[in-house]
Amino acid sequence: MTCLLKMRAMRDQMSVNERKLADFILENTKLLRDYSSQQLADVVGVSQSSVVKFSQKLGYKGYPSLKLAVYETYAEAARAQSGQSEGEGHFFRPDNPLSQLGQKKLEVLENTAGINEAEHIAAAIAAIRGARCIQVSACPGSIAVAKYLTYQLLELGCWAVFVESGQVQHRMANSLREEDLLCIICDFGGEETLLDVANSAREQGVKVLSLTRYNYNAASIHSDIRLFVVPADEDEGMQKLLFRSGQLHLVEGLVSGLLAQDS
Amino acid sequence: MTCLLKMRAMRDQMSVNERKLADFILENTKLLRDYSSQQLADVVGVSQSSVVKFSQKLGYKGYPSLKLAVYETYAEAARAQSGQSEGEGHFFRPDNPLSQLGQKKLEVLENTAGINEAEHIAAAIAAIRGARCIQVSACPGSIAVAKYLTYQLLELGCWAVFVESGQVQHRMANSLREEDLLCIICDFGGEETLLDVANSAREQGVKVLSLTRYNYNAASIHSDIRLFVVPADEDEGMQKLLFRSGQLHLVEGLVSGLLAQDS
DNA sequence: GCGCTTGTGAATAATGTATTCTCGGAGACA
DNA sequence: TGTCTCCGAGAATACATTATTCACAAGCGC
Repeated sequence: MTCLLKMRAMRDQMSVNERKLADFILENTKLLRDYSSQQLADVVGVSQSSVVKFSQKLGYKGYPSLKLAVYETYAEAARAQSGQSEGEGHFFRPDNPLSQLGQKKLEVLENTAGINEAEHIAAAIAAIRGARCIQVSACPGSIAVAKYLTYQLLELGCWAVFVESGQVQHRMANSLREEDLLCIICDFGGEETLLDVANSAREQGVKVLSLTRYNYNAASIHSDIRLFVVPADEDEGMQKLLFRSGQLHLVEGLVSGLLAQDS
Repeated sequence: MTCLLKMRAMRDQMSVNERKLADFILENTKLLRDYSSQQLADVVGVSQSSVVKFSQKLGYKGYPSLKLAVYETYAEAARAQSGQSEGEGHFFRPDNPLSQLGQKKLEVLENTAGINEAEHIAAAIAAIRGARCIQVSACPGSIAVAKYLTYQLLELGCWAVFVESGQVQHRMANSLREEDLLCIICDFGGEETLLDVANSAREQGVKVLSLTRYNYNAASIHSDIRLFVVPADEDEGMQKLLFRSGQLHLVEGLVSGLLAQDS
């Protein structure tokens, strides 16, 4: 707070140029983010050195300090707005294993929601709806998720098939056509087969939708539409479990989108 | 969010120096404020250019951009924490369908966590671990969940089988023994077959674990261990979807319990 | 071993920031 | 009015930080 406040307080005792600067910053606080001292000087119509001197007069070491201070003001304001609301609000009952799990899942779901753009979800939904046949393939760790997705798609009237064997995967992928969709689901490792399948599918002009680990996942770069899950920071078993939760969240997101379209 | 998240997500795919940088930043986020690229480099023990390259690899124009992004993360996190001090705190970004879905799921998960006693969860886990063979049966709406559960159990080394057909379900159930477990999963209707199966299984002294709708569900009263999901208040399609989310949460709870036992 | 990619840091170019210095106008005073 | 002084302003410049280039070394497939 102090920072912008100070400016307003000292406004009367400032020289012309200083006031111009103060006013501009107060008016366009967030613009400051992308301005260097020179740019700010140009916009306001003063010299770069005046900007620096202004910063120093307000008690900062230089322009960057002022900039940061203005930023902190923002953060602080937001935090203040928050009030108390500490205590995590959700999942009281720490004795209950479902609550503990829920807490961890919550983080994963938030991250998953944060990392996937709405338009990509929409694209995935459109691709599913537009596909004649859908082949679902998964790495070993994601087979359960693949099965889940496949059955849900069937329930929605999509021609979806999940193939477990690598050989049959190839065979099937070869019979895919342009109107079809390949959906690959992958978490940690074991994706070599998937890559081959994805590549040969793409060569035939088949669309590929991937549901993989963020970010640079080998499987994802061979896809047209990429959805991601961010791994949680846990020991191996739990990490995989939570990762599947994230994948399921994506799947549910797709299903709910398809449902919405239907009605 | 995205910024620190990205780092965590990409951690595995980073080189040694990059990981050192990522870890340091994640650990000492706020220290970054006063560090120039050179200082950060010195502290972490890499060259200044590596810091810059690291920033660029994460998608920023340069080190200052990264710094600002980290700052913004802070502000956003603070704002997120605030919420409306209600359950609204999470999943800001109302434009994102995954966030909307997440918000609804959150409620279901909380309810699910609230309604199931820890001891019942523990009992279910013990029953699964103690069983020689596990038959999974489901009503039509919960087949996907049943498949998911079954595969997870297989991954954990349990002899689990999911049977879809009613006739085969009976046949299988008849060959269950006292040491075995029947797990029935059910949501809305279509549970007649399940009841028969559960009854005949119990007559043979087989334990029955149910995962049904709260509260007075026909299937649950024929069970030894009862786990519940509370339906959400939504239109039909969404309600079923969310119900499955709750079921999956129970499944995950069981799996994480089994995992914990193993290690 | 040979070429290739990849990650690293030293050197350096480019950009951004702080300081110095000079200029010109406003006021004080003879 | 002349001129002295003070003060704010900007040009020039010194300094710092950041970005890029380049060269080298380790790992890897052939």
